[in-house]
Amino acid sequence: MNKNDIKEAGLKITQPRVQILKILETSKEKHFSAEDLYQLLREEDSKIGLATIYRVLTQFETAGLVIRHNFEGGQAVFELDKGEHHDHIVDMKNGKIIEFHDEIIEQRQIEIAKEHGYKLLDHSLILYAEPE
Amino acid sequence: MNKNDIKEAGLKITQPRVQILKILETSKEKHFSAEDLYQLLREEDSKIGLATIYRVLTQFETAGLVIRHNFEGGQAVFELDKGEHHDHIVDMKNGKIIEFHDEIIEQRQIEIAKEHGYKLLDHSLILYAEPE
DNA sequence: CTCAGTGCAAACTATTTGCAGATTT
DNA sequence: AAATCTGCAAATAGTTTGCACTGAG
Repeated sequence: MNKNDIKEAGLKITQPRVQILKILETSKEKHFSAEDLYQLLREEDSKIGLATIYRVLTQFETAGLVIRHNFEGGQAVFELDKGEHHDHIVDMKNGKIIEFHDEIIEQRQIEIAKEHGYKLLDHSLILYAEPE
Repeated sequence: MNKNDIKEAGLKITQPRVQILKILETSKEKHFSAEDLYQLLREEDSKIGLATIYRVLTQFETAGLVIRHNFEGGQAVFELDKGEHHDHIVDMKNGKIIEFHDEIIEQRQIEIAKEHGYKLLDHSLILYAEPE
């Protein structure tokens, strides 16, 4: 459960961290900007500062609990790292985000890096699309 | 030649625009941040302001002369749009940027979008890698 | 009790914008 | 001359940091 994740990250179990993690884990939405979280927490109750949210998210990212994405449009977007790697389709019409995973592309990326004399460390693939 | 490109974009042929376009066309490097261009222009001679560079790059982007990339690390990176689409490998060791194009991945992306009921508008694929 | 964590305000970075004067056509 | 463009400084947006206080262990 979530409190353990925080502890294993070497962080104290504080209210802001627990609350942020809970939202990330239990919301139907999966992708949040720092501002999104700030609003949600505000609606609930807590007066957690935006700075704290950024600090906590960065710590979570370092701990591997969370992944940071840089989609178009300024704000970074965070999601829980469930270990199952995936890429994203960004619905330009509704702003929705769809996750997908494709082995063909994954493999091809590794090969391409190798063909150029490189070892693939990470990648970012974002499809910008609109409903058909 | 470059001046024509500017005119066709519906823009006046001004010194800043010509100089910026020349750098983009003639440097061995192909990827520049606004700040990079600012420094290069500064070294040459001109006292073109950073704001102008941003304005010109945005206009060039709108005109389809230039492509803007959001790699990791804050600054947007611009490159001339030569019409030949490609993606990028970012060498995390030396900061070098390698271009590649892979039809397998290109096709797969279209299919994936379609499988999810979408029409692919654009995409961003960046491989972060280190020399083997 | 101690040290990590937090809120708030101030600082920063990348980029954009308003405006008066300079350029292009 | 008319309209567009530019430089500069000020404004924004997103994120980070310093510091005195709070709270977890």
